[in-house]
Amino acid sequence: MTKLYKAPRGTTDVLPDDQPYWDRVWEASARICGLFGYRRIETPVFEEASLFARGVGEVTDIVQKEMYVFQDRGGQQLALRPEGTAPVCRAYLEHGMHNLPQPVRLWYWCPIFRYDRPQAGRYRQHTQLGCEAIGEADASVDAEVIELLFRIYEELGLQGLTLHLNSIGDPTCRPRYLEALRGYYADKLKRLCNDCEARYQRNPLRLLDCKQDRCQPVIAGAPPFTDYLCDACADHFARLRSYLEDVGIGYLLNPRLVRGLDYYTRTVFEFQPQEGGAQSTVGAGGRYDGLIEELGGRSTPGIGWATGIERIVLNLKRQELAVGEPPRPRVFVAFQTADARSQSFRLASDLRREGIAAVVAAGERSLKAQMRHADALGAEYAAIIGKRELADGAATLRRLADGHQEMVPLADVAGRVNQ
RNA sequence: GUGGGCGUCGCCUAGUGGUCUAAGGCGCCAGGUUGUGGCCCUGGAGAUCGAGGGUUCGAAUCCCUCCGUCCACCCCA
Repeated sequence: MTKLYKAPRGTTDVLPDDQPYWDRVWEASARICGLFGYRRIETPVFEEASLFARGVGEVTDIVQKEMYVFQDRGGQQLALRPEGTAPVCRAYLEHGMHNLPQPVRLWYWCPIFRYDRPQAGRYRQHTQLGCEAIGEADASVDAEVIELLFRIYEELGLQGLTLHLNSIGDPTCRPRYLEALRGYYADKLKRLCNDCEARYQRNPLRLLDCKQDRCQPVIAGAPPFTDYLCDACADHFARLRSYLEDVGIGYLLNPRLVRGLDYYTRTVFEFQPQEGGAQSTVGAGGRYDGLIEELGGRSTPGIGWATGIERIVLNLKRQELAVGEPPRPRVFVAFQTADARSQSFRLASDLRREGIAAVVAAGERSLKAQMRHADALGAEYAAIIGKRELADGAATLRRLADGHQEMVPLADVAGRVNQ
């Protein structure tokens, strides 16, 4: 016996029983994105690898250890999309979208690939819904995209999400802050965990969200970025908060919120559920005013977010939120003898053409077995064709809920079902 | 990539060195007479106990390696 294949590590099958959850998230997303004037874009599953190295940042974990990189037969270095923003910005540039009214409002729903260690709610192939508003720096756009994501969660009925908000400045003020942060940490290095010693050199912002107990007291005393923002960034942040208050969206100022992608400037935010472990951030995003330029375009501001569909579905299930009923046939067509077979096959076909979901018995099974099957599928009616029906050009239509049944001419079955 | 928990039929679970050529429930399939479901009854298929190696007279049960999964990190949605 040969080995059974399994889905590769970190990948998952979305089975029919799960589809109602996915349908619901898709429906809410598409509708509300449309409501906010966002239009859907699809980009390829793979891109030139260097797009991500340039866009996301050469030294980020995503690029250094999580990208699926491969060479195609023509020798090109390609990468399976590890995040959604850089490709959308590439498309913005490639298709001259700066000629459209700004900002350009886009949303997407696509698979994302990261070679990570899998956990619940974390997959090597997962699906992200995201939006990008490109071409306008005003804080109202920051508030708009946050509200958009908030409304999607609200529509889905997700409870207990907290919006964490922070500003990590821009090239004017960030160096000043990093200097202050390094200064603060300089005499505390021996109290830190090993990771943080490395962070101090490489990526001091990351010192702020270390999870180690021993680092917490040091973090607690660290200067908050908001005290070091330049006037323009401080003003932007204040206006964003004011807009959020205008539309009734509560938030938690979290001076320790930093993001792992290099392109973020000013606004960063995350939606975190109350429970569900440390890997549970369900949606996150921020402003990336330098990204388009980094990718070779003119200086163009942008902001966006991404949210993990698998994590949303996980939370929907955790909250036992009801989703739509799974689809079931209205009519199950059963037959008694082999000579009634083609008649029942035709009846099922006719019913479907009338828009009635119909399934016909397959194989050689007793009528009893067929009826069991009809019940198991949750059909509303069983249409039975036996000798008598065959002779009369009719079918016995049985309502499964109460067992009421009568013989109906074949031509009238659809009408009777729809009554 | 690091550390830890777990891994028995499709699903849930019993069994922790011999009575296990592995038990039960759900689900699946078939019957309960002669054209019919749901309840009930009966029967059946389905697991070499994640894989490989070792210890032992003997292993699902102990050890090692690998794989998978879950948790905490790294990092991220």
